[in-house]
Amino acid sequence: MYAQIAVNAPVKNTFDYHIPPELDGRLKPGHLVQVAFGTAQQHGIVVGISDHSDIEQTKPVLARLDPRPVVTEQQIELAYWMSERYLAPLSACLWLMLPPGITGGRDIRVTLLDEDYQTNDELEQDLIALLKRRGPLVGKQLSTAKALQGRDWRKAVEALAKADVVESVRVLNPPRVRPKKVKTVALAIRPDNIHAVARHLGKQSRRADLLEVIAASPDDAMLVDDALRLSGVAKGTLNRLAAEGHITLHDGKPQYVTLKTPPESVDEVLMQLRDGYKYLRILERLAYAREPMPIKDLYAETRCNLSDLRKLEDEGLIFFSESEVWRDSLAARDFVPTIAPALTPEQEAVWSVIEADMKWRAWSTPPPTPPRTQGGGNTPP
DNA sequence: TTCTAAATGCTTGGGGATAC
DNA sequence: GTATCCCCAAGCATTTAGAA
Repeated sequence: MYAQIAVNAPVKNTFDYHIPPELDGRLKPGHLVQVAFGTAQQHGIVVGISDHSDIEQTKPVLARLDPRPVVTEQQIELAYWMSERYLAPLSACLWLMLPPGITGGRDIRVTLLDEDYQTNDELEQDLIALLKRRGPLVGKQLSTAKALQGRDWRKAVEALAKADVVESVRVLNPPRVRPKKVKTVALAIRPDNIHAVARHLGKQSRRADLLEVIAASPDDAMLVDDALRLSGVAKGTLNRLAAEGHITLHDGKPQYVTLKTPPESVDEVLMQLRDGYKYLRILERLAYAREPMPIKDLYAETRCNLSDLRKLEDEGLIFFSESEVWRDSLAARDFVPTIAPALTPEQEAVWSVIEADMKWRAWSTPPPTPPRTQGGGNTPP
């Protein structure tokens, strides 16, 4: 199978490339591909698939750069029309429809072949040492490398390539554009479990630990020693909890403690002591959202911050993810159709001539149809 | 297409407040 | 007195918009 490809170069024609086995059945019109073009590599857009080519020796398509077509068949058709109508190269018409960053530009990749090569040139020595240390590097990396300190490394590469010390290959950079993604956060537990975990939300509180132990006691009264042992807190914490009116201490030996807070209010008191309402609000908001929520929106609505969310993540209550967002710069705009202003008599006279001519051309000239590859294809230069 | 400035978000560290 | 938490500012990286 063969692909007709419009390469990203100022040339008029499309070129035939054969489709290698690994891409067989995976290429269709609109796909962005990488191909060999002349002595370098180039980006191209598949504009047609055919089972034959008039070219005797075709080069292979090197790679499919995006699984999704970057232009539709309608856009390809429009590009053909533009190319014919305005006598412009097809590739130029096609590339008008793509964002600038969809291709990453060209560069060279320099690979060290002979590690033991000796040279008196200081720049060449530095370049070899850099490649030995960091492995193959592209031109952009060489330009920013501190070891080369902004010196003209290209001459050194050229000289070393002639001596077969390094290999310099022209490569294409990956696309600079990529989908815009936002960080999102979602509930990791069932919404009806939120209130079961709510009492443990927030920071550490020994008073809360003690109150929880006393509230969990199957008996009305609990031995003070047992409460302190099970909660691991000191007597001072017990006294403070009593002074705040949450528990009652009974004199006597052994000493007993009973719950003063109504059982139905224990959760509320625990959350107060642990300062957990902030976290409860976050979980409730995420439960209401039902799906991953942009982290920025959650910040704004609950006044939380990243450390709050990380805490909930550590406890397995929420999880972070990413969502792709689509931008529509015209979404918030309201376009009201307007009526064209009336022409002056002079403008009217000129327009009537132009309009008549346009109608005559439309009637007498068949609309341009997408041309076949010139002469059935040609060989890439 | 490239450069620049502004906006935004994240991390880090310091200092103060609070709980124990 | 100590540990922990929270807030804030600074620094840095990234993104975005606009100008040339």
